[in-house]
Amino acid sequence: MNNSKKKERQERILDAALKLFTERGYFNTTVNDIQFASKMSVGSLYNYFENKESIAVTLYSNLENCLYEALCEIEQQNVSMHDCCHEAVRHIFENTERTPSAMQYLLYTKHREFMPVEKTAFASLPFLKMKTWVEQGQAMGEIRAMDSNVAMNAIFGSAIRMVFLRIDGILEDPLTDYLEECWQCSWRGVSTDE
Amino acid sequence: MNNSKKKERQERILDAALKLFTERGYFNTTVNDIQFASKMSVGSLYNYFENKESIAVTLYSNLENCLYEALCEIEQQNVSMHDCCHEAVRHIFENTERTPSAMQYLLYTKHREFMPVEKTAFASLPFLKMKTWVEQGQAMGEIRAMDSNVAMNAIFGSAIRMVFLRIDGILEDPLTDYLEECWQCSWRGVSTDE
DNA sequence: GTCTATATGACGATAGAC
DNA sequence: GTCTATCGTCATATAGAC
Repeated sequence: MNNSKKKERQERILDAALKLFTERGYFNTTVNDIQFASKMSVGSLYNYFENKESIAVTLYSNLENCLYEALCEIEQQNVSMHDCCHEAVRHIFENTERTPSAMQYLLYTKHREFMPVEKTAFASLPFLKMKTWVEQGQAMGEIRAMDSNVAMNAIFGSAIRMVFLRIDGILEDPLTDYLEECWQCSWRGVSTDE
Repeated sequence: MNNSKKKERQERILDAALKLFTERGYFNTTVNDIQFASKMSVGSLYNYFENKESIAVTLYSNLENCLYEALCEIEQQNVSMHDCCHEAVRHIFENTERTPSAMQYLLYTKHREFMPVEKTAFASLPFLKMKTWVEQGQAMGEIRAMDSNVAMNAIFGSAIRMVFLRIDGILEDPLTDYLEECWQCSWRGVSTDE
């Protein structure tokens, strides 16, 4: 079959699933809902994906890769670990505004409950990348010496909680409005500068 | 019927449900599982609770009240907002070690998916109480002037992420080992002291 | 490859005996 | 109040026509 058409139909399923999973949750979304939202029959859907779980897994894997690549690019364009981390937070904030469902699914959702295979979010590639930054920053003396998990959370924890607040509809203004204020608190907490 | 026996059986159901909900998630737990784990029949279970959701709601409400009361006590025994917040984090860390399921259900779970009525966690009594502390701390000049949601997350965000890390099994040592290091980062970020 | 119609099984909840 | 047995519903997944 036409390969690009195949791709297009898969995308349509994934888009519909992402929307539904984030709006109502995985368990409150039926295969029929996805089928209906993607304007496709159940039969077709099962032609493209083995089952409902496999849709969720593909979705997660795609979004995870996407974030990982963004982090790699940030890494290439910045030298100090301060800048890398800062740009990572900016990227996450901007993308939460641009594609809220994607960020919600990636950061907010409890995947383990419906993807038994999947490792915890803290063992995902993007998180590991960010952790190496923190450890490098500590080795280079930019970031105070302390347990690297603590440092990691001190730098990114409050930012991620901001994403949660935004997703839950508590923050009315776009996340990017809070970026600098939020970042300065985080960095002040771990920086070796007085 | 003997009122204390009634209470005792309800507790047994709630305990079993909490254990299962946190281990497998709400949707992966069947009423039969709860019935079996609480060594009770389905009939009895439905005698004590209207339905499965009502078990989840009662559980959440109990734990929320419990945390709220602990915060009220902390508030009474400390004067500075620094000390209140610090003790709150200590309480959360200690209780995550003491009763991990309770803290997991309270802080980590996405309640909205199975309790449509429930407000978001950020609108719960404990969170609102902590927010008033932060705002008071800002009014009194202890905490830097900034958006109160940002300040809130700067103070508690990384601590809550630490709880997540611990629940996910990433941290091997008890949370209390990380308390001071974690707190110092948070407080340095928002404090008005140089 | 795509569709409709249907099989299969599980879950929440109830009925009714004791 | 407590139990066992069962009902009704609905979701996932498949079968089979086109």
